[in-house]
Amino acid sequence: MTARFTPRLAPRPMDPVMRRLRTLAPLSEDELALLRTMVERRERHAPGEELVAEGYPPRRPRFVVSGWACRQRVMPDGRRQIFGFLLPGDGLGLGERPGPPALAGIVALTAVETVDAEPVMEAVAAGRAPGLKQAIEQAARLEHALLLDHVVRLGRQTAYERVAHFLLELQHRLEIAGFGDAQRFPLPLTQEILADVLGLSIVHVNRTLQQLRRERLIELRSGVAILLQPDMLSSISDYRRPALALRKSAS
Amino acid sequence: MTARFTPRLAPRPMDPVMRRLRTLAPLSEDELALLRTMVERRERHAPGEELVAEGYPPRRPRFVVSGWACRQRVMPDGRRQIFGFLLPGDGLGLGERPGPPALAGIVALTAVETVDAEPVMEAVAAGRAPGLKQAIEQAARLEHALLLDHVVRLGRQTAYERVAHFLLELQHRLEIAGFGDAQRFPLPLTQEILADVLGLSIVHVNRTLQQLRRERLIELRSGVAILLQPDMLSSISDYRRPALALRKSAS
DNA sequence: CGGGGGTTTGACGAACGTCAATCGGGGTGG
DNA sequence: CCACCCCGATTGACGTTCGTCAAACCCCCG
Repeated sequence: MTARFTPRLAPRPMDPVMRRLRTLAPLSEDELALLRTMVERRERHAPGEELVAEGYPPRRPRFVVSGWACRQRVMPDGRRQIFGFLLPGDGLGLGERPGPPALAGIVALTAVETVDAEPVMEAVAAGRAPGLKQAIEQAARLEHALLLDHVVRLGRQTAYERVAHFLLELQHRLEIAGFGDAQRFPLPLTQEILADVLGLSIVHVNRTLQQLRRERLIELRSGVAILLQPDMLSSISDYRRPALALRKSAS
Repeated sequence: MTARFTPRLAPRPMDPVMRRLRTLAPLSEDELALLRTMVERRERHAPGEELVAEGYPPRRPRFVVSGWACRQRVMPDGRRQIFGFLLPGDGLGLGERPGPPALAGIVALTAVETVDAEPVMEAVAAGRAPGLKQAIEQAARLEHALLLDHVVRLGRQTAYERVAHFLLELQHRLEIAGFGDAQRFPLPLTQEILADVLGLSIVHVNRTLQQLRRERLIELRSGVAILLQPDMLSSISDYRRPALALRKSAS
């Protein structure tokens, strides 16, 4: 919305994708060039729009280039559980090729832009993009690691620990995608959404956030989170970066 | 321990594996024969033994042929979260081939017997076992579905609902593997283990089980669970069989 | 006859949810 | 430019679920 006369100053749309994939595996110049071309087939999604409906075969594979989405399931009585977030740079539907019915819905939480990832998947399938192949495998592995962390949070951590742990996870992922720094990052979520990720009520999320603020561990202002004492938060919540979990897999 | 003079009456060790894989994909006679040969390289694990240590590259791929194990993580202060169970017929380490560090430990809960699954993985890799390839893909998919169910249980269900939901899941999985029937199945778990799966305290698991018994929904006696009113349990816990989640994937 | 692991029970407290009211800020139509 | 409005954040009061501590119990085995 500010880039009308400054296209060069606007962050290039594929940057988050490239940044993220490069942390997962080394990419060749050709592979980076391929990623840059994908900026073409872009698609816009309004907040609340369902990118993938639970129980239906997913759309073609895509990358999120801006905005936030989530994987979720809604119970018949309206209770909702969010499994995790899709941030800029993340892929969706990259796993299974033709696509069996989705196990969870994917919903845009903010305005979201995605690009078609089909060219990448073709190049990978044709053996023309070994770096991308490895990066996508690593991404799948990382997603699984995040899901396991989530289970521990929900099953064995208090509200206080859950919030701290979750904020650290977001900070880490967003920094990789090129948003924010070691302490500060965008957080465009309502407390209702936080509640549905963390398995808490809205009111209790609110109170827990207040406690963290009162103790000068975090600050929250208009969509921006600041971790005032990241290491304190880590020790409170037993947070560890998933980086160590990565390793070369099959060549 | 009873089969000393009646080897033919003892259940054949590979039965659970074959039963389960056949519900995931049609298998050829050759594939079934291959599975039967694996009965050779069997391995025994005592209760408490760590089949895979968290953070270390996993052993070679295996199938569980008898006994129960679990995937788990232990926090530094001793809190434990169990991610799910490995029942007879289930595989472990079938996904990634050389094997990056395991994201969770795998521990035997009872005496466990496993067989080496390497021959199967070789046949699959060589393109000689399309049915097994598909079955193993489906197994991975099913494991993911179970993990998502688990997240919903922990994040959005009450203790009462969690226990009901979990018992139904076990009944279903065990019946597929050839144990128990539509109402009755072996349950060789202490309440401490149940607590660590369900994200509850031992005491509260106990009270919840009592409530279910008092209401004549279940019975528990010496390692056997009986679901007296399975459909009541389903409606209480919003349980749905994951069967529908399955579909043909890439050919 | 003891022991030991697992189960059950009671009493109590802390964590978390629910209900309902209020507050606050940004957007929008006049 | 301003008043209004609406969604989300905040707060208080209260109830429930669930955890903790500690003791008793039970059963199988040695």
